[in-house]
Amino acid sequence: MPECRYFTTPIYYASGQAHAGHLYTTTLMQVLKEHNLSLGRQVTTLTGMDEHGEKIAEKATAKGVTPQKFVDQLAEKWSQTWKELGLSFDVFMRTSSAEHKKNVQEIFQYCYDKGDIYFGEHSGRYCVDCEDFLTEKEMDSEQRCLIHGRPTELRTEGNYYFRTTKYREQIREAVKSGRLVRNKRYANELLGLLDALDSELSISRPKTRTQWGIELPFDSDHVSYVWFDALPNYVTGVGGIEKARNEPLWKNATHIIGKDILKFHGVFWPAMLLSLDLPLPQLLIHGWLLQGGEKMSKSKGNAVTIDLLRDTLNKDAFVNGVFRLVNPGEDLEISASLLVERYNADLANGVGNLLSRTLGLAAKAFDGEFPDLSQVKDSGWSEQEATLKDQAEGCVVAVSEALEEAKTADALQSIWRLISTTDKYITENKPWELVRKSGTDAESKQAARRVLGVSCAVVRTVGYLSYPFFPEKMSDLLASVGEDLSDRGSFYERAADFLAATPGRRLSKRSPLFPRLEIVETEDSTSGSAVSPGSSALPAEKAKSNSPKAGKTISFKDFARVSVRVGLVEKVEIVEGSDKLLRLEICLGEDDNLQVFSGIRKWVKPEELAGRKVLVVSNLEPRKMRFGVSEGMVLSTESGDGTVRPVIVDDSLDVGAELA
RNA sequence: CGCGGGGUGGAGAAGUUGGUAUCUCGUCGGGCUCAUAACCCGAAGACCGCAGGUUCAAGUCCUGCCCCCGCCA
Repeated sequence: MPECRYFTTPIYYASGQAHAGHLYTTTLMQVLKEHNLSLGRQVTTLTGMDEHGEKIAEKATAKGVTPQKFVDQLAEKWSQTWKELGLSFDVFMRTSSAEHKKNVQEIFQYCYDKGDIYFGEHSGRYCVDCEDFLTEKEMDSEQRCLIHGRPTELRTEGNYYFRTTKYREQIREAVKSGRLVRNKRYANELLGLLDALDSELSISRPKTRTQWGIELPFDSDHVSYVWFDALPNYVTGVGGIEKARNEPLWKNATHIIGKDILKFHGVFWPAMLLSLDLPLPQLLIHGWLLQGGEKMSKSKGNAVTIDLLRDTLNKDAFVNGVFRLVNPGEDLEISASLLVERYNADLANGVGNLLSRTLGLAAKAFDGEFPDLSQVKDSGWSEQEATLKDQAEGCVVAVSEALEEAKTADALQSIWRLISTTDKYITENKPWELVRKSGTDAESKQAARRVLGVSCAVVRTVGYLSYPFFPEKMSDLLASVGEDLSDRGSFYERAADFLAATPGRRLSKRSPLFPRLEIVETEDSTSGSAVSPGSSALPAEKAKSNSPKAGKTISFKDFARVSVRVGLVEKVEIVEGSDKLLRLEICLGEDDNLQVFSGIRKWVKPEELAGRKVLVVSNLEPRKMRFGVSEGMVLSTESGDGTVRPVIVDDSLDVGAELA
């Protein structure tokens, strides 16, 4: 029975679009999966969707569909995205699935029976977006949520709580022993979080607040809180708690998470597992992708969506860049130019070019046959060749060891270093001269065979070693040097067998494996943000390059995506410290207010707007500005002389009415 | 305030138990011509955030200060 491994990503919250951070986590899982497959292990991977909670229900209502329908659509969209990116999983977990509901209910009951769940009352200021009560620190002077800018409401409710602190010491021990977290930096951080733990986790919501959750088995008036519902998905993935107890897969579980959710995976989840008498998994914690020093996230409006990444860059450039520049755990500041630069250096000029030059020469000299090294094995290796062979063999060990620890950067760097050495070897040994002379000179032919044979052998090794990162391209590469890829479990073994090339194997000449990329200048007219010289930032979502030019038509579909609604301007303020901006509060209906910053102060007096009805683009991506978040855009006209006037509509129109 | 991370040539990063500051990209000069304007060689460029201290010797240890990022969705 081969060894097995179980890798998971967090299940992603079903409220938005996938962005580069999600892609990073998910791709990391994929790389580790391929690495383990290369070792001959069995691997199960899980990702999925976190679909419950008040916020989801609210969004569904806003769209006029049932929550279930809403999340069904999102799940479909996300799976589609992963599919297009060539990522596949053994389990695509959805928290609204029947098997998961059953599992969560069993977990609730188990912990309840054990006495780890109790009932308590709480009252305070509540933010719907956070789905939580806020402390003073988390609100501004007007009791609005600092994160979402949304007014909070006073609530009192009875909830069930989970006794996290009961397991604090046990978790601390697991951290100290290195079992839970390998990375020392995060182990320390986790110890700090454990120390700071001062309250129990609320794990239920009364149905009066929301129905969209899993009903508690011991109280039908309450549903689960999202985290208590989400975390157990990892256990659902192996078939439930009883199955997990005996399932070797669970004992070999690794949760890949971003450092932002360390508290939930490092404190609450281990506590739940201890309550369930299940072994603790290992956490693999990665850092953030940053852009301009900020975490990429939807809420900050600087997310790089996967669509964009796919359009403007290229998956290989992303994978090579993010995994070779830093090992997971560190943060990485990325930009399009950085990723393109790395792609060109490592993939195009590195592997790709090495493959081309090697195949080109070998095809010419040996009629497309893999240069047979067995004929030259004994005929005297130069010291340089011996060194190169050692380096290649050492590289196999280095890569497999590095990936065992998820040190992607170490792995890739050692592969690319091997390529560099090989380029040097080729340059110094001038096989093109040997090939030219080999028609008349047997000795030259033999030398050419040796040089090209060794080069081909390196290419082959590199193909196997970098396969976990670039499976499609490396399948291609290995096929061009005549490898048969059927035995997936032996990739490292084969890579280690440097001279494995058998005589008569065919080489096939091919077009460039990794064509060079040119840096696409992003003409970002809408964004005033300064881009540091020489590094064009990754285009943010709003900078979608193919913005309709004058005279160019847009499809109806494009038009339909824009939601223009009638809004009542409830409040107009001059923004202190800015000479262009007005801050508007616009009502689009009951409980539906937008904060909009508009640069029209020069042409419009606040009193001209207050109380009037205007047209507002209501589904514009929120934009973080110096003075706050702007959530929409007031439609205005601009005349020839540059004067801007907002479009004020007839007072008889209903507030919130959609333009149709 | 507190906690955590960080400040190293133009950019991004390595620097283990203190002993000539390393790598990649970029720039400049040269070589080669098999290859994807590629590849190879060489050069320029760093007061290692600031100020003290320990030491024969500190980017690396100690103290103080400054600045940046994050604190959990």
